[in-house]
Amino acid sequence: MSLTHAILGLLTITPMTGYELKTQAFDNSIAHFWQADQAQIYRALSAMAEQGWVESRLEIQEDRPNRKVYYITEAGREELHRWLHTEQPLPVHREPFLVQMFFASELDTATILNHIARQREGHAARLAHYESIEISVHDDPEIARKRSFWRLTVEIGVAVERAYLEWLDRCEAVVRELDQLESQPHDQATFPNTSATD
Amino acid sequence: MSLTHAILGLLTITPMTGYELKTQAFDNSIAHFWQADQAQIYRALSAMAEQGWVESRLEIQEDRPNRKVYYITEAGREELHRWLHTEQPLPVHREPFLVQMFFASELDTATILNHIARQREGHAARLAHYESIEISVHDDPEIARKRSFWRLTVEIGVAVERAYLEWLDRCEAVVRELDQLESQPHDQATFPNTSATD
DNA sequence: GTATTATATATGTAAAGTCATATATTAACG
DNA sequence: CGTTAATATATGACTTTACATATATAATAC
Repeated sequence: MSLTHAILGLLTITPMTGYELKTQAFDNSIAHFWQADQAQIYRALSAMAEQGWVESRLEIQEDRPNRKVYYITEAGREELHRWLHTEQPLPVHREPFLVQMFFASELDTATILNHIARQREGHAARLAHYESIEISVHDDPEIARKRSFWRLTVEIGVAVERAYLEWLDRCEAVVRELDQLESQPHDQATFPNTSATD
Repeated sequence: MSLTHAILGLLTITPMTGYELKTQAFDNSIAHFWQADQAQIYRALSAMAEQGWVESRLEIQEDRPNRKVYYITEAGREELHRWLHTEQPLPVHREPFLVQMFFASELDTATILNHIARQREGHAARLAHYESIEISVHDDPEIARKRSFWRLTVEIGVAVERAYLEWLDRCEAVVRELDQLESQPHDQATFPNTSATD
């Protein structure tokens, strides 16, 4: 399971609590390629501790709730490396909005344009977020190497979001064009069409 | 649930069996934005029949196993339209390979390059598949309208795959560059760097 | 002749992900 | 002064997805 291995990887950077994994790592650093909810993270940590891949130390705090800081173990590092060497399948893609677009002929123009506008907002926000991530260069070649890979993962996020924004613009244009065609008399479409196959 | 609504939509095109939904619709027409396995489709159809959104008629065949053809009902159409009007969240993205890239500093160059090459093959195959989908124009304006939307869903698939291929090329270049830097003496990286923030 | 592929439906089970809620304390907001 | 947000962990219940397997027949491949 990649969630487990994402956590193992994150704990190689620094020991963390479940809360920090959620708020700092999953919701920020790696949100563009792996999302996990809080319940999942805590349960994964428990399972990983049972496996011996992580260990936790309870840090007592007076003013705030106690922290359970998780550390990766040697067995955890081994498992991470084993997994990093395995070949991973392409991501499965399930996008409800594309289901809607596929059947959008059932909808009126205004509704479709509204859906497109909402998606546009979401993708624009994602793009802005990815573009705001600045991964500075570093003198230490090991740290620099690490950051090169981090930067690459952000770059694909940016590229995909840009592709979506361009495509959504095109969607809008196509929908407006279809709308105009409909308001014209239908018999305008009867000129011969040689490229039609059926 | 979008799977249910994808099926409802597909059944508006033509009545189908679970087998046809799987082999023709999910594995071909809409594979680039919604994947479902056979077990899921059959169980969804059962649930939808109980809901009254679809009805089935058993077609007896002598030479082949009997077919259970599903038809969308009026209630199913209503549910489809209700759902088509709802706003859908952006797709969640979980990509195991990007987890590997994020932690790829733990891997040797050869392994990373191999992973990149495998992903490249997969994305190239997807792109080739999407580009092979030809949605011809049509005289009937209603059919033409439908196909415009189908075409749009293919276009985003093509755009995303192209973005991935470009990015994978860039990944390869970056990895090779890092590899060359490592084989050089480390003290070459000690010249002052004013853009580093930490 | 035997094995595999295609057609066709179905269930058992497990893994993964989502949603709601519980607990407990402090800080900030209006 | 009361409510909300932030910090911090945890569980119950459910939905969704994945994987394996069972059944049955015909056609095709080797």
